[in-house]
Parts: sequence; structure tokens; C-alpha cells
Amino acid sequence: MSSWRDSTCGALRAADAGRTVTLAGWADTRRDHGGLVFVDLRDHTGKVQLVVNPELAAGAAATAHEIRNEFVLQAVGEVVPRSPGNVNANLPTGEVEVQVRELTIVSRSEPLPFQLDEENVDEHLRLRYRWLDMRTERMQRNLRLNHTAISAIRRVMDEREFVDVWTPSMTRGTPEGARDFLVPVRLQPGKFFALAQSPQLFKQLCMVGGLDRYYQIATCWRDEDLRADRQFEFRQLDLEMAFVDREDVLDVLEACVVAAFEAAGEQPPQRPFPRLSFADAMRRFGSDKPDLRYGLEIEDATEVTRGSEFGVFAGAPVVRFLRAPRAFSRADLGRLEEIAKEWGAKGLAYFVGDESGEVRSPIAKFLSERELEALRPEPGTTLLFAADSEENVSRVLGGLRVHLGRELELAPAGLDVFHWVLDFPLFEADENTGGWTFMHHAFTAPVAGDEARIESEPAHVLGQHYDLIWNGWELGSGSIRIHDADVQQAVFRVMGMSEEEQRSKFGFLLDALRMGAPPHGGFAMGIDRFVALLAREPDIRQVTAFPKVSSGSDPLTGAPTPFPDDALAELGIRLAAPPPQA
RNA sequence: GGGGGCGUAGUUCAGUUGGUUAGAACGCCGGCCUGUCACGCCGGAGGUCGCGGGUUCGAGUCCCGUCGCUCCCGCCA
Repeated sequence: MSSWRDSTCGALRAADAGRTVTLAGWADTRRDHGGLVFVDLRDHTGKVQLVVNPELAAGAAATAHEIRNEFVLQAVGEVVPRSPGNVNANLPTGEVEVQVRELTIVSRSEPLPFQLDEENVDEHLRLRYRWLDMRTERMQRNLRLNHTAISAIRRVMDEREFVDVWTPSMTRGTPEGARDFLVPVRLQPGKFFALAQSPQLFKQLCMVGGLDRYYQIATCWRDEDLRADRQFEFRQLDLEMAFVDREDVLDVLEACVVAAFEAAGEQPPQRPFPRLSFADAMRRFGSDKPDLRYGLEIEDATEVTRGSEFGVFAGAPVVRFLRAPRAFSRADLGRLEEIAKEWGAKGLAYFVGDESGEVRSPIAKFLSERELEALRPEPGTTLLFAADSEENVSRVLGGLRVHLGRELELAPAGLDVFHWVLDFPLFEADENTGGWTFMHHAFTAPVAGDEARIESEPAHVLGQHYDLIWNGWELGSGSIRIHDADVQQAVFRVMGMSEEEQRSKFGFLLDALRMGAPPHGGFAMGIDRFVALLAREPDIRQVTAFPKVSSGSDPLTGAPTPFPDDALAELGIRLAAPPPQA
């Protein structure tokens, strides 16, 4: 070890008694008795109690009185066992302490803007002083877990002979994806690189290039609003494989998830992960990423209410409901109706089954005996209805289901459910243009046999796409890609792209697909989301060393900042409006 | 772009129907203290109640605007 220390604080145990050690770390807490001084010295491994006795080390004692919180100290002393009455059972090192002989204040600290042991400290403040926040057990654990998970994943990649290939961050813009971050460049005034939203096309080209197995822990950039699970920049486990089927890709991902759990010391989920088709997910849970830790499935009442006297039911193509395990009050139902309206419902019909066995419902008087009998809620439950098009019913009940899941805490603590969602449609209607757009991206292959009807029946073509879901969070998605240029061009045409446009935007891809492209497929999994869930944190900022806040700025450095006009001029840029004063 | 929540000491919070000098705990400063471990005891400093305007005899409290943070919708191939 270095001259600064020959041992770490957290490692000391009863067996070390008698050793003389040199320790270095931070003053976590001090208890100055005027004569005796106790200091809990902390480093990255934990804490140990230092004792400074003026009768045994007068110089050290004088120094010890000067210690304040978070001073950096170096101490030389003997590890001694504590007397039985003085053992601290709350500390792994609590059976020993270090009797200090020499004490050096290596570095002083001003009083901190917040205390490290304080809970609920404003996050903006924590981020402004992230280097302090990082000293907390929470952040130490989270950042180390991030590393542990990535290491485990890299080991899986190595074992399976994936090759880590670096792809460019500065690349060609993709107007049809998320908003690009633009990078002006002095040598090409008036032109811009885009920061890569994903290495998608490059990894496909690696397959055409014969690399066979590609992977990267790839940083991606997207200029969209930030959320609990979204930052401007994030990392994904990005992989691509040649000569594989869907099953090969799913197998690799499951192995990565299990390996990361094991490395983190957690019980890994059972393999194979359950599977759900997109159609089933939407019908049963109203979501393409349902949280399957609880049931609360959408049930159908379309048949029962056919020809109902209640106009809203009679006039709707689809009537479905959720059976919530709670007899809601009128006030509750008012709030639920608001939620339903946010998801596009016009109102919220309900049947409350009171604990007494009474059924409360403002619409009961419109319904027949047959309907009432079929839809009778159990005592202590509430049926919540949506009557509309299939699409709207799914959206409303899906939104309500998520809300109820959270509000009623339906997910058992400690339960983790991974699952796949498969068999997505390749296209969806584009509300803006009235045409078709891809559901995930333009490079997903249709299922075998559907190639011929890409252009004739785009609505009915299924894609070889798959999503990985953990407790209702989309961890990532992948697909078997198109490896035939003609199929790729058919997809582009459905999206309304002219031959010219195809050439200018994706000519290089089409060229590659015409020069011996192997069948291939891959996946991209959001590492930050994965680690946040693994750490049981509510958002990805807690597992990110230096995140940005939701307004899109960095509280620590103050970035982004304005640039002087001459710096912009060199790039051929002039601002249309002066920047707001910082 | 839209909707909700929050903003009082360095920090975390309290502050009644609008009413005297805005409080507590921790932290900070000074003093005492040889077995504490969230050490204890005594004393002290510390406030633009985010900012601006309005209503009122009187605003931390009510109203309007604005800024910041946050959650959500849109957006995120």
C-alpha cells in the first residue's frame, strides 16, 4: 500500500488486535470529551473508531481538538480490542478501535452545505455538491452497483465472444427519430453532426462486415424532456448478432440480467422470462409494458352490455372494466374519474360493492337484471368501466391500472417480474400525416411470410420485435433486422419515403444490404434504468454520478452556457435572439 | 407546449381564522467535560419567509405575476 495508509478502516476486526496500522480517511463524527477524543474515521470501506488519549499521545490529542466534520485525517496507531462493555454492535469494526499515536490533519473542510446523514436533502443541493453526496452510503452503493452490473454484463459478453467495437458519437442526423443534439463543426460551416441516438446502423454494418457478435456499453444522446427514467445522455448495452433467431437474442439478454443480479448479490429472476404478445398485453393490461407484479387484469363486458339501456354502454364498440380490490368512496371515485379523463375517458362508470354487501352505482338504474347480475361486484371491490373504441378503452384502463397499482400498493415488496412482450405490429398509423410510421424503428424485419404484404396490408404485418420489461419499466428492446435491401425499401415506401430520400438518408445502408448482408438481430438495454431498478431507486439520477436536472441543466458546473459571438462566428452561426442572461 | 406539487435559518421542518420581537432540531461559533459512539452540559451567532406587484390598519399566511426544483401529459425511431 501507499505511504498514506497500510490498511482500510472498514476491514479491521478482532483478529487485527495488536497490529499497528496507518489509516487515512474522513472524520465522520467526533466526540470530544475535552481529554479523550473519539473520531469515527471513514473511508470507502467503512468506519472505525479512533481513540486519542492525551496521556498516551499529547501531540495527537492537541491536533484532535481541531478536527471538524469531514476533515481528511491520517492516523497511526495500534488496533486494540474494546472492553466488553464498550463494543459497538452497530459497527462491523465495533469490536476494536485504534489507539492513536500520531495524527495528521491532511485536509480541512468548511462547514458543509448539508449534512451527510440528513435524509430528504433537496436534490438540487445534492447535485450542486455532488462530491459530498457521493460520500454517503447511498451514493457509494449505487455507483458501485452500476460498476458491478456492467462488469457482470461484460463478462457474459466475453464468454459469448462478443467484440466491443467503438462506433462514432458524432454522426449523421436522423430527422425521424428523437430530436438530435447538433454539433456544428468549424471545418464544415453550416453543417452539423448529430450526437448518436444509438449505434443502430453502425452495429448492423458491423454484421455485414463479418464481426458476427458486436457489443458496446454505448452512450446515446437524445434532446427530449428529462424524466425520472430519462436523461439527455444515457448508456445502453448495445448488441448485435449475425445468423441468429429471436431466441438467441433473448437468451443472451436473460443471461445478462441473471449475471447482473448474481453479481449484485440478489436472487436472480427465474428463466426463461414469461412472454406476452403485444395484443395480449394491450387487451389484458392496457399497456405494452405492463407491470406484472400484480393482476388487476382488464375484464370484458362487451357481450353482457350489448343492447344495454345505458346509452354509453350500448353505443360503445368495446366495454371493459377493472375489478379494483377496494370499495371506493365518492371522493376517491371523483379523483379516479379525473385520472381516467387525463387518459382520454369522457367519464367513469362504476359499481361499488360496499363491505355491507350493498352495491352503489349511479348507472344501476339504467341496467337490466341480467347486466346487474353479471356485473355484481364482490363486497370490498369496485368495478371501473371504460366504454369506447378498443384502443381508447385500453389506454384509459391501462392508465387507471397503473394508478391503482401505485395507490393501492398492489405490488408485493421485494417481488421482481421480468417479462418479454413480443409480436408487435410493424407499423402504426401516423396521426400527423395520416400515413404509416414504424412502431419501433425502420429496420425491424417482418415475421417470416409477412414480407409480401408489407405494402399491400401494412396494418397486419407483425414485426420480429421484442421488448424487455421489469416491473412495468421498459428496459430495452430489440429485433431481428431486415437484411434484404428490397424488403428494406418496401418498408421505406410504406413510410412514404421517395426513392431519392431513401438514397440520400440511408444509401449507405441499402448499399451494405446489397453486398452480402447476413441475417442479424440485436438488442439495446438501458443500463441506467436497469441499475436504478436493481438499486431500488426511484429514478436514474440516483445511480448517475453527475446527472442533469429536469430543466436540462447541470447544477454542478452550470452548463449549458452561452458562447461569445466570435466563437459562434467561427462555426458560421449567429443567434436569432440574444441568450437569456445567466 | 400543457397540468399538478413544493419553495420559511447552512440543512430538515413547524408556523392556528391575516395580528406583538418568525420557532424547533441538527449543523456552526465559544466554554466545560477521560469511555463516548446521533456523547453530554452551558452560552451564542445565524432569516430579503424564492423574487416582484397587489388587497389590507396589518401579509410567511390571501390574490396576481415571475423564477427555481420536481412529478406527469405531449415528446422519447
